[in-house]
Amino acid sequence: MDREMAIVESSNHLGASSPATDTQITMNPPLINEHEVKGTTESITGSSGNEIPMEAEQANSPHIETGEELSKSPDISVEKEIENTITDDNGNLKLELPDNLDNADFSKLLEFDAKNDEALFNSNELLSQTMNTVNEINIEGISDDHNEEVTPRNNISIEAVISHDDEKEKTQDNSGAVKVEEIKGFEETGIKTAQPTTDAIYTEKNESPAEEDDDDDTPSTIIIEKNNPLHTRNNSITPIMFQQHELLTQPSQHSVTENNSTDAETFERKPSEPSNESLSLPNEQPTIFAYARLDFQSFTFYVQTLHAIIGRRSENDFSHKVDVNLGPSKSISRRHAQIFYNFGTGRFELSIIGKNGAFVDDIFVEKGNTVPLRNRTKIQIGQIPFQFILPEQERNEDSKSPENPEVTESEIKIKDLKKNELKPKKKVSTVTKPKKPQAKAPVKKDKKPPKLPKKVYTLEEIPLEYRTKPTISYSAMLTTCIRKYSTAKGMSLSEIYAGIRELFPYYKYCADGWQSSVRHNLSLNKSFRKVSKEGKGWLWGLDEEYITERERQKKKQSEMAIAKAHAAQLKLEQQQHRQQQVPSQKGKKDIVSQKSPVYARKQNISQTLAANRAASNKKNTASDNQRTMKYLQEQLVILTRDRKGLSKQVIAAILTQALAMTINQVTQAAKNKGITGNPLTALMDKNPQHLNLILAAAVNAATAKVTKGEVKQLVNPETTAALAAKAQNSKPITQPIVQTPNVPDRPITQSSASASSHNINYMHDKPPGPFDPSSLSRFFQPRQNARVASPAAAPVPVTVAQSVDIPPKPKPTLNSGGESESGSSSSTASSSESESDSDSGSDDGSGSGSDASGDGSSTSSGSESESDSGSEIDEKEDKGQSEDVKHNDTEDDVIHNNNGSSNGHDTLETDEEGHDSKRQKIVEEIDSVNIADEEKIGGTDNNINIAINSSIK
DNA sequence: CCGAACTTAAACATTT
DNA sequence: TAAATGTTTAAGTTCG
Repeated sequence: MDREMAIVESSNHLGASSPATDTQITMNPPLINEHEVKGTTESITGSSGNEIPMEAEQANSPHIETGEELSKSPDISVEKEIENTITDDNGNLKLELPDNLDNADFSKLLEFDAKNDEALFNSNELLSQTMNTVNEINIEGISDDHNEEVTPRNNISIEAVISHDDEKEKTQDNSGAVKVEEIKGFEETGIKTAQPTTDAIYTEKNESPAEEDDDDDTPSTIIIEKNNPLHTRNNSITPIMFQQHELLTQPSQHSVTENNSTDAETFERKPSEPSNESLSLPNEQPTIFAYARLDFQSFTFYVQTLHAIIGRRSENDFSHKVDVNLGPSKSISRRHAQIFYNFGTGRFELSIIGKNGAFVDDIFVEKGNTVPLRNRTKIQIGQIPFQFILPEQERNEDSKSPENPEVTESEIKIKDLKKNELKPKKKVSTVTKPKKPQAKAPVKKDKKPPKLPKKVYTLEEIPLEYRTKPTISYSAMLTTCIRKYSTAKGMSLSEIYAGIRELFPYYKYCADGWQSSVRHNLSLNKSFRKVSKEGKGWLWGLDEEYITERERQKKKQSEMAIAKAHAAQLKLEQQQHRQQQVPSQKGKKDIVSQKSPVYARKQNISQTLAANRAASNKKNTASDNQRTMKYLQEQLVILTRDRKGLSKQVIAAILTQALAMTINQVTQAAKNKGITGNPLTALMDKNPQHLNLILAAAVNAATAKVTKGEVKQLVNPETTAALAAKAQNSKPITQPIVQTPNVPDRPITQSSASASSHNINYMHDKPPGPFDPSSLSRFFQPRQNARVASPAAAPVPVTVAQSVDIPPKPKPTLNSGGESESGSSSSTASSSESESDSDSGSDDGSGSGSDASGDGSSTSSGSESESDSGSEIDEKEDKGQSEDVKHNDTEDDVIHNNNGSSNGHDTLETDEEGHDSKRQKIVEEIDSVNIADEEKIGGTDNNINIAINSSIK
């Protein structure tokens, strides 16, 4: 346990990553990718010497290390790494590599990890033994403080910085300053690793530690991965993996692969190591993820972190962390040199901290100097020579894909087999940590390493932020993933997995099983389609049309929901206002106030309305409705002449809501009273003043609602009264207004219609201008005919009766509505039914989930078809809106312009049609609102109703 | 309480 | 043959 823990911790603060890293040693050139950075962070593989110090000064050493290391250029990077990966406080470790390596290709590595955890650990142990110092520090810091996984990234970063302070004196100063300057000079030689300029990169990283996964880079990386599994990571600093064999090839005997190993022990051991090897690791040659490798005569140290300290371990002094223990020679300073990755220069560099300096490529480098490390750079500290080996370069030469460990291996490989075996075993003993890591043994050797069972992360190993499952649905997740990472050809399943892991690191750490859900969604959800076939499987893409449609539906639903909510509030407000404004009705109010009966009525009301609508439709009462609507619009416009600084949009929204409220209330009241016919028309004809009062109240209520209370009263009751008087006289006038049929009112319509965000956006698009009432008239005409305005007399009574009788259930109502509609359907679906239908349709569609039932299909076609013309229209409108809205929508991903392909539905209507459709939509929305209101209308309405009734009567 | 949406499993088929 | 990939079905969960 200890070992494991230690190792893990030491390597990874976060823990999660560590295991992987442990197992696999890949040497990466420091790529800058965020991913890598994240994952990789610096775990210094070797560091693990761990066990020893676990407790102690973790903070110091680790911090220092990281800080120092990175500090120069990398500070940020360090932070990032820390953040991203699982850094620990120490900041050292994070062997997160595996995380990054999501791809199948990487899977090997991962597998290896799992399998070889032991091996790795063993190696670590070896190292630790040899290199106690380093690990100790790390471990200490980790073990003690961290205990667990996550120290907040910030902390880590901070720590790192602090650490610098602590120990840094030496390291930092020298390395830091020197590096930058010197490095530049050396850059050429430096490891180019093809990484992008570090600065930008790491800054980014730093900025978004948490975001690591999300980083934009990832996508590219992922994509790259497709082509080159490893490649993806290349950008980043992810450690490259290579098999230990490779290492073996090199000089000496078995290098101790270990990352962890430290100390003289390592040296000492070497000889022994072989024996260890004999013990053998788990079979294969474990691949080891590492950024670089230090080949000593008797052992090999894998640089698995971005910063490693080379020196003489002081057993007494744990304050000094030593990743690579060069033995007891006094000629070697406890902190003699440090190898770190300079993000600025994109290469590893060596800073000489020890007073005695060192030889680099046979050139003496004094204390305080930093030199770039190239592949094969020879270094001699004291009497100990070793060589710095970059996996990457090796690979790069080949241009190997990341996966091809072989390539890299070719160069590197060689030795290890033995080593691997050796190390792992040892580690095994040490490490027990992973719960399930059992897998071992896979043979990775040459070909395909058998998959290793996925590593099981302990809670501690998982960064806090990645411990909880994202709330996003699979469909949304897949959509996002594909949008972000997919190429024109689509994404393979494995790529999708990788993309998801990148986007949602939770899936890096969680148990398998989600992949099944992913596949399930890809297959069943119509949002996804097979683009082309590649290899074993398909490349998946998005069905933007379907998605767009779905989005619309969702939006619509949400809007409707919002509208309903608003309507409900407005009603309440209205009632209040009315009570206040209409003192005369007080007595009635009291009566009205009885709210008890509300609900029963609601449904009835809705039904009634539906019936009315249907009836109206049937009877061609449109004229009355239109007339009434015109009147209402006109009055509303008049009432709101004084806009009080409110924008068109706001006014439009207010008018829309006010109209809806008025209609609803009046209708409901009429129903309640058993008034047959078209209550609005009747009221308009018989008692316009009263109607105006209602309108005024509705406007104020709507105003308060729309402005969120900023403006509580847009209309002066007195004025209203006056208007009412006029209204009576002017009734005829209304028509004229109405006449202006369509004008490009979209904005208004939209605004009026939904008054929701979409509309708003849309509104913005429009040029500011005087509010055009005509727009309202337009809307109202069509829609109301269908809905609200049930022509006065005729059907009403029946409807009312129905409404009353009909059992209350919203959905049933739908049915009822459908029934009623059956009759009315002819006119426009806009009726309540249409709403209901649309809703249902939307639901289906929204059911993005179409997953299971294949709703998707139904949704797209079905919903539309079912939804009646109205729904179709809505959709169309939605598209239009979607375009408009797009920008605004936070969900860029989700929203798509349907530019390219339009659904049949969409296609049906042309632009103009689209406008019409929009109008209709709006109308529908309004209707929906009305309906909603209707449904919701409760006792409050009664008051109004009473008033209305009285007035009417 | 119901149903839709979504998740999770599992069985099975297909492909490489 | 083993894995990966796809498809389908079913059961469970959540939410409105």
